[in-house]
Amino acid sequence: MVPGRGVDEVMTKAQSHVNGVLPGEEGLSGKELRRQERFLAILEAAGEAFSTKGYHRSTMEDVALRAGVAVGTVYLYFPGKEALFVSLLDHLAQQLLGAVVEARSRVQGVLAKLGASIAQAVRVFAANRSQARIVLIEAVGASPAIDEKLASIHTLLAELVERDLREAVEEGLIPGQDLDISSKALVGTCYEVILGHLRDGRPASLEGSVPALLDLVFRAIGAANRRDPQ
Amino acid sequence: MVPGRGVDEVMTKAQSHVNGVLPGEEGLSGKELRRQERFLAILEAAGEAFSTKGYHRSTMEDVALRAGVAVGTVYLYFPGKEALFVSLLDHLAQQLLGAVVEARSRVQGVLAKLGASIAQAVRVFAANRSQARIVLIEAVGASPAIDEKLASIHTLLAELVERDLREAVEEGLIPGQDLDISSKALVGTCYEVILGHLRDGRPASLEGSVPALLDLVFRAIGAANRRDPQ
Amino acid sequence: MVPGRGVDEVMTKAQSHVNGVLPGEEGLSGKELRRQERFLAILEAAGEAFSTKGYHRSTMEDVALRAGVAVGTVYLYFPGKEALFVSLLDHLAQQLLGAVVEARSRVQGVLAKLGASIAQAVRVFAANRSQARIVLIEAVGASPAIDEKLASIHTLLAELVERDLREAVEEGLIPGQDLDISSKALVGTCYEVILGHLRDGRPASLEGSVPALLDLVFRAIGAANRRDPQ
Amino acid sequence: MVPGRGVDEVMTKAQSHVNGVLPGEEGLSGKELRRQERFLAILEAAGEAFSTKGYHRSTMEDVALRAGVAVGTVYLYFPGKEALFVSLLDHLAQQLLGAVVEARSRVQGVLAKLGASIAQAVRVFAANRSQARIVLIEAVGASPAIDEKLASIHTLLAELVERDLREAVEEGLIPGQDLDISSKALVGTCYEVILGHLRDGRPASLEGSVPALLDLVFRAIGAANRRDPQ
DNA sequence: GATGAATGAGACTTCATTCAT
DNA sequence: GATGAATGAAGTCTCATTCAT
Repeated sequence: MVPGRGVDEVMTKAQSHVNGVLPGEEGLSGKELRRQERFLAILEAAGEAFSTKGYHRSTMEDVALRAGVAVGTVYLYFPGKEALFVSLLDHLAQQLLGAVVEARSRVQGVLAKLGASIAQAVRVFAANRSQARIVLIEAVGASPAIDEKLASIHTLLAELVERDLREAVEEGLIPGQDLDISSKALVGTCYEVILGHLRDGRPASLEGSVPALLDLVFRAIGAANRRDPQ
Repeated sequence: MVPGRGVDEVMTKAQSHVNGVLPGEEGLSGKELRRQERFLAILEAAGEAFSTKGYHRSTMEDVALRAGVAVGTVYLYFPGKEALFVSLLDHLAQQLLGAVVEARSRVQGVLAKLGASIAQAVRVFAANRSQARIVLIEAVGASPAIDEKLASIHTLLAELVERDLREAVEEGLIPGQDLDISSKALVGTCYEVILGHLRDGRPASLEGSVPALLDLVFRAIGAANRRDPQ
Repeated sequence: MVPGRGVDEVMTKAQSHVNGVLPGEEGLSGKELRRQERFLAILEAAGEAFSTKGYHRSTMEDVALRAGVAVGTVYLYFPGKEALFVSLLDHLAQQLLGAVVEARSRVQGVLAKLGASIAQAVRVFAANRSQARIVLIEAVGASPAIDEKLASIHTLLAELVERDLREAVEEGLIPGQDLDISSKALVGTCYEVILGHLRDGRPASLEGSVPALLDLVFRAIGAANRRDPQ
Repeated sequence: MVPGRGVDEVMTKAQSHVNGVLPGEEGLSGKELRRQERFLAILEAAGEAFSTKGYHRSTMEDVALRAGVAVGTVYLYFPGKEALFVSLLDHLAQQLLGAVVEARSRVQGVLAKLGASIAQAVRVFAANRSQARIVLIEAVGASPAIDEKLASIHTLLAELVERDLREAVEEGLIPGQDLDISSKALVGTCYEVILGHLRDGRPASLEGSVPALLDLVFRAIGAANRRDPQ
């Protein structure tokens, strides 16, 4: 049995399916390269704007100015404001998943991988408050389409956690439990901890909370001892 | 020592201080009664509108129509759209706190009270999806002022949980732990579970999840056995 | 020949015709007296409001509050905001004319009466900046009906001046001239001098300007010497 | 000594400083030219609307329709309705000053220049009743910001007159006098004469009044004989 | 007569999106 | 492809006026 395979396959798949906005980076002609750059510049500009002023209070001109392009140009890359935000969410979800996959690959054992995932997710958001704001605050309730995207990200994360948990149960590492509840609890816990961090504005404090967070999480799912989960 | 006293005092205070929008219900003259009724009608209309179409997609006309009054009338009761939403949040927070206080009064022991609080909170939202949508989705990121109000509600809830936890630790019912993290975890867990329920649309399923949710929560905080927590 | 008679007859007529808003003050029953008082209270409140915030920026509620009555009550005394302003202008014109008539009665000779009129008009406005603001600034361009009223006041004043001038010409006190121009010049001169005073905000300076103003005016109409105009 | 220099320097300065809305007309690229045209079209449309319906009764849509553009376009050129009016006043003041400067350049001697200024100012307004309405009626009391602009125009005109008068006094052409009063009297006289013209609606009559007006003005300031003022 | 809550038409302004250059 | 001027629909809020109490 290859511990952790299940999740990682899904994540890799998830990562590449997202929506084709990032068509890989090899073999680009000059033109495609320029397009790629602009695409990312606009996406980042949108990230800045949305995280600073919020989705509804940001205008397409805000985004264009930050990206150093004209308003019309934004529409050459994205069909509209809503789609731009959806793409931005995709982009951020990608980055998050990428970092998590990488973190998982460095440890062995389902529970270690789960812990690494959680720790990494928290760290990513701790390191980038704008991203956190966008995903946790600005995207929520912004529009039906955006909500849907956000829900799909939440669902994806919960499913990944659930998969790890299922594997852990199968391996006898944790007791049987309502996996749906447990996975949501883990996601929601991370959500709220990061949110608290965003609100207080205490700078690096989140990093320090990671051990306590992991302790709590492992206790919650019934893992004997997180310090030696393997 | 009177278990649970600390929290309940705070909650009652919180409840009554909120912001004076509901000046009590006894001894109202005809006019004051009419005003009270209209106030609530508009608040409920706002609840309907905001939960259905979202804050930014609802117009003051939507609210007025649902309340059966003219647009100008809404402005006789609330200074503006944002203030209307803030009042609505206050109102909903009040209701939630009231239900929780009541539920707590029916059981003995800190952990039982904590469990009753969580169960009740989840049930309130399960019974009223609109309220849940407003508080958990539509209010998030709606505007700086609304965000602030929402944050104050989150903080209040987390503090209440933290107070129970502290008491439980002091009484030796649960081991020492990072109470900040634990309280946030509990709030976030409820948040995500309710959110999942909102998204799926499975009607009464949330009720059924309460036992599993409580099991998980008590495990997370290290309570020996939730069925007999004292 | 009775110098000055012509004008004074007209003024007295003008005063009583204005528009019947002040139905005399003798023989009022208690009810009529109360009505009279409220009428004046509202008129004065309107004067305060309009001179402070301007016609368009004053609301009927502003007026009602200052008058110490309810909004609806204002409508019991005046058919609407515009009519209220028109009545206010009438009222102020009345006061001005009354003061002028009184000043004229104290001197002999057309030119002396003309000089006394001008001096008195300037003094009235100097003493009451609000009145000046209303007549010279806030009423201008406020609405077609108000404009018309204002024009009628201007015309009345110009006609009165013209009548004095005509008499002076007939009496050989001043040379023949375009009386229409001369009378307008006199009115406009007063207008601008008072306006300058309103703008600068120099308190009592206007009083001091009266002699220079009269000198200029008498020079303008060709009177030999204002100090001994007869 | 170069008679009239003082005033003309000031006027030219005043003219060019006004507020940069008309950035000169030479060397415009196609785009700048188009912008300039639109700017003027909107300004003229505003002039039409404001002079016809008054400031408060004109809507931005009125202005846009008359200019043949969309409402939003107006906001590309002016930050708001009030600023639009202020710009319009600037524009009209510019035109007036330009015409006056030109008229002054055609005669020699302070008093001749003063007379030419007055005559030209009256003629400009006589030829363009809309402009006159805007400056003399609609702008008055329209809003604090507009009032301020209007006051600055009044002050500018009075100062220019005062400068001429001072020069005339220095040259011994007129006797010493209260120059502040005299200059205001001249401005006010013109004001009222033009206003009377606006109200009667007698078409070309104003032109005919100019000689009588000048006679009066020169008499007022004590100039020996206006037909040969030098 | 007096009140003031209710009305609803209407204004200003914003901003996502389009399209001629 | 890129630009950014132009568009115009839509939203919030104000306030003169009415009318039930």
